[in-house]
Amino acid sequence: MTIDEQLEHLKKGTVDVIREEDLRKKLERAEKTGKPLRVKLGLDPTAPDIHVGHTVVIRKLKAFQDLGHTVIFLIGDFTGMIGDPSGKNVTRPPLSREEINVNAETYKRQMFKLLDPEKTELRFNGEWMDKFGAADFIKLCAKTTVKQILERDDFTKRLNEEKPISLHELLYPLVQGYDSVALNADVELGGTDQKFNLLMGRNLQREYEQEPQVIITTPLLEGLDGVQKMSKSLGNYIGIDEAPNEMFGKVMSISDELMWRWYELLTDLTPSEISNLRSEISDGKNPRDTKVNLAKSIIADFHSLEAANEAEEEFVKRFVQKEVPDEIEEKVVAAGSYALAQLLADTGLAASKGEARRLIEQGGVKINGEKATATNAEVAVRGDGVLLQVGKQKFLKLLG
RNA sequence: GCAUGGGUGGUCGAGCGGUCAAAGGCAACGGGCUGUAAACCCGUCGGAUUAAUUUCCUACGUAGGUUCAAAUCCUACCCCAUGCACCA
Repeated sequence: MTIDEQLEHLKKGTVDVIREEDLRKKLERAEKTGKPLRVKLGLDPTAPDIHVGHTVVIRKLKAFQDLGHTVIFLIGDFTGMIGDPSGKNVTRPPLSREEINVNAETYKRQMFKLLDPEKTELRFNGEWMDKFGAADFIKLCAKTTVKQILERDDFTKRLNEEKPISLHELLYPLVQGYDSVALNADVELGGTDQKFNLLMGRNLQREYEQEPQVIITTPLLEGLDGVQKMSKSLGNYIGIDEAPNEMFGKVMSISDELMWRWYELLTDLTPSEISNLRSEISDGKNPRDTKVNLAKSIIADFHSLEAANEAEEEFVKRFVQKEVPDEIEEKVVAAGSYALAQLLADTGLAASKGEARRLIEQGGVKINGEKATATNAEVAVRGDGVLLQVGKQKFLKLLG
């Protein structure tokens, strides 16, 4: 690839590249000297489960890796004690060393579904921050001003709204920025919400007489609801450890509009390939099939192509042809007659008897495929078993 | 420490002596429509109990108290936020 092509490729799907000229220079130099760029991505160890939204930026990291650059995956074990003050949260319980280690392992495993472990440098900022003395810290603080830190949008906002800001929160950008100094980073990636922190790294590098890093931000992926960013706390996410069938179902449930966004950010299709897909649909193709391909592509990334195909088959059987799933959880109980509501509550299909009754009243319960009609129905469990179904997706087989 | 405001169900947020299991939003769940789309529509949404919205229990920071009756009033305590503590 020529430098121009590389730039184009790296820019795809990003929001900011600051500055593009610097990136070009760095790429040119790397090519000339054969010395790869050091590309950093930092992650907070407080939320160890990576979801599909995080992979947008990880894919970008991979793009650098594929071009032969050194990818540095930084786990902010030290910064984790602060917790990025991303908005509302006030206190975060500090993580213990063990928890951080466990989370780091989880991260590693998940990240390496996408990245090549051989070519990835895994670092912790505790490596240098733990040795940082109070004097060093004060020197670091001296590199910026209160005004500069308060420029950060969410600080300004909270200040205006008279919401509390703890002093240590103000230090977060500083420490993150210093990581770039410690690692001598050429490029740092992050979501758009990280822009301020990334820029701080640039400034600090200058202060410590390093060549400032280029920063690249990627959009925050909208979650399943299509409105809010994907996040664990909102529950609108797909975890990359999830089973293929679940991933498939979740992808299929997103809106058609959102599908395009996901195509853009979660696949390697070029913009023109995507617009071809769009025109196929205007010509009458069922968008569902296009969505199926998206689902398969995502599953193939995190599992395998076979898994993707199996998930599709299962999906077709279960929802298009409305068959009962192949594998159903089974439970053995004593043969006999049971009150349906009690049974649902006991087996966990309903949270309580009250809920079980409601479900029955609303027509959400089936016994051997027959809709249950009476809240006080009795179910006979014998050797050959009874199939209980609640809603569209919950099945349980009871064996006598 | 002082002053002021505040702590309500999964969450946000109303209520400020009875009609409060507590408005409304969101989330969740069931049904309908469909492409398991999304959007939309209908319904449910503390637990147990009943033929029944029948009755009972638990819940509005914690502990007591006043009252026939308290999320609502009083007292103490805990927690949170904001402001003040400057001219010495």
